[in-house]
Amino acid sequence: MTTEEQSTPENNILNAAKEIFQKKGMAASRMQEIADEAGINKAMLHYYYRSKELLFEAVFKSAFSILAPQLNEIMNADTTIFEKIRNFSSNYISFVLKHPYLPNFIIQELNRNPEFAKNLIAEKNFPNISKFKLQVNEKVAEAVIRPITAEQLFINIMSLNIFPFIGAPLLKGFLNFDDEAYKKLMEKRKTEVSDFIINAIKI
Amino acid sequence: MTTEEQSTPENNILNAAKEIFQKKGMAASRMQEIADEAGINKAMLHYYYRSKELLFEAVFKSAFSILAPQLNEIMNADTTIFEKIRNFSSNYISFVLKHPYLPNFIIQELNRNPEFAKNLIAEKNFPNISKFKLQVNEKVAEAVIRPITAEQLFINIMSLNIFPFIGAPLLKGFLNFDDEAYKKLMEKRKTEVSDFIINAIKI
DNA sequence: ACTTTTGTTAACCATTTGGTTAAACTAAAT
DNA sequence: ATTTAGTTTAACCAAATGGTTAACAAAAGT
Repeated sequence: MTTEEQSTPENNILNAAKEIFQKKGMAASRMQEIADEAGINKAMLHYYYRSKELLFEAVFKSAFSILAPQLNEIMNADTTIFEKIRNFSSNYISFVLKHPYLPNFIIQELNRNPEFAKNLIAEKNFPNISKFKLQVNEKVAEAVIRPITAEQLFINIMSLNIFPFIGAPLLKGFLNFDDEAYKKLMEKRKTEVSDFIINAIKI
Repeated sequence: MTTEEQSTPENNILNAAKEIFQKKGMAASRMQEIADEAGINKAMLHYYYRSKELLFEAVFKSAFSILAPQLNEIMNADTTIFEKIRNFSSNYISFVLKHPYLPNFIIQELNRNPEFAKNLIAEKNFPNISKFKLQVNEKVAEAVIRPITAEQLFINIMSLNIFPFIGAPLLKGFLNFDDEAYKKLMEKRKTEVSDFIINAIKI
């Protein structure tokens, strides 16, 4: 039983707002455009979500709540670091190929409004990397992997997985790749990224 | 003799516009705010740069033209791949610590308007990685480094260097780091990133 | 049946925003 | 001294935009 999405007006609006906000960002999005996308009157937006700000917050939280549990689950699973790296890379890339605007949206809006981050941390289900930290330290101590702090390794994993999507237009330019070629490259990364990371740390 | 920046009205405006545009992005920036920042009347903006769009383009090109030659120079220098990786990582991180809003700005606006990328590629001084490609293929053939395409390696280098800045608010949240602690982490990365990459590819 | 609550719409409103204009000011050229 | 070209300003304008309102329709209580 997957979490079915009901077709309530709230959901229709939220989906339309996601579409627009994630593509254009808060500032460039127009309430009218969201209303059109949802196939309703502009006043309805204000009826269900009082203001642009509130509608935006709903979209942002919804977006984040898709991403966060996934991260959390992988990082706290009962698996080795190597498996975590493999699972994360493979899952994340698949996930983003389905939600292409999401990472950029989150990063962009978090940069625009850093206090957002603080609110999110307080939330339940906020990704927690303490288990991962313990594992890394342990394996470093056992000399299974090269000395590295868990934080640096975590940043590296995130960078290698997320940036290729966020920086796609830039990278496509540098590499002189069209959409098709770039997508193929991303597919390959599902395994290549984890190989790269594991090679970097394994002794 | 460093390229001195003269205090012409055009330059004052451009600097003010950089400040605002890079911090807030095109859509969220207001002409009035830029005028205030430049200490002039709003009409002056339109006198020197006819429209918001044109002023924005000037800012964007200016921003890109700071970043591009640096990339280009490193990638086409007469150095080994390992030196290129070391130079790029060290230089880039130093550079961004000085221009903190720049990478996010470029990425954000390139995502908003992918045609921009096409315009840029046509420009002289657009980073060219053909030399780097040859080097990578050669070293793979010589079995000095593990098999990897130059494109994937390039993406990895870019990701590991750029993402930690763009994703800073997110990563700070995950790691529960304050600005101070995060900056220290970035400093360490100047060398750690290249070690990581080189470990990943060196046989 | 009727009253109340909830949902929906079109018209409207105030403010913001990018952009214009015409007049005033400045300083060099004639 | 007067013209002329460039520079600067205040006032103005039209369009866009987030948000409201009042009237209406449909359910839901009673």
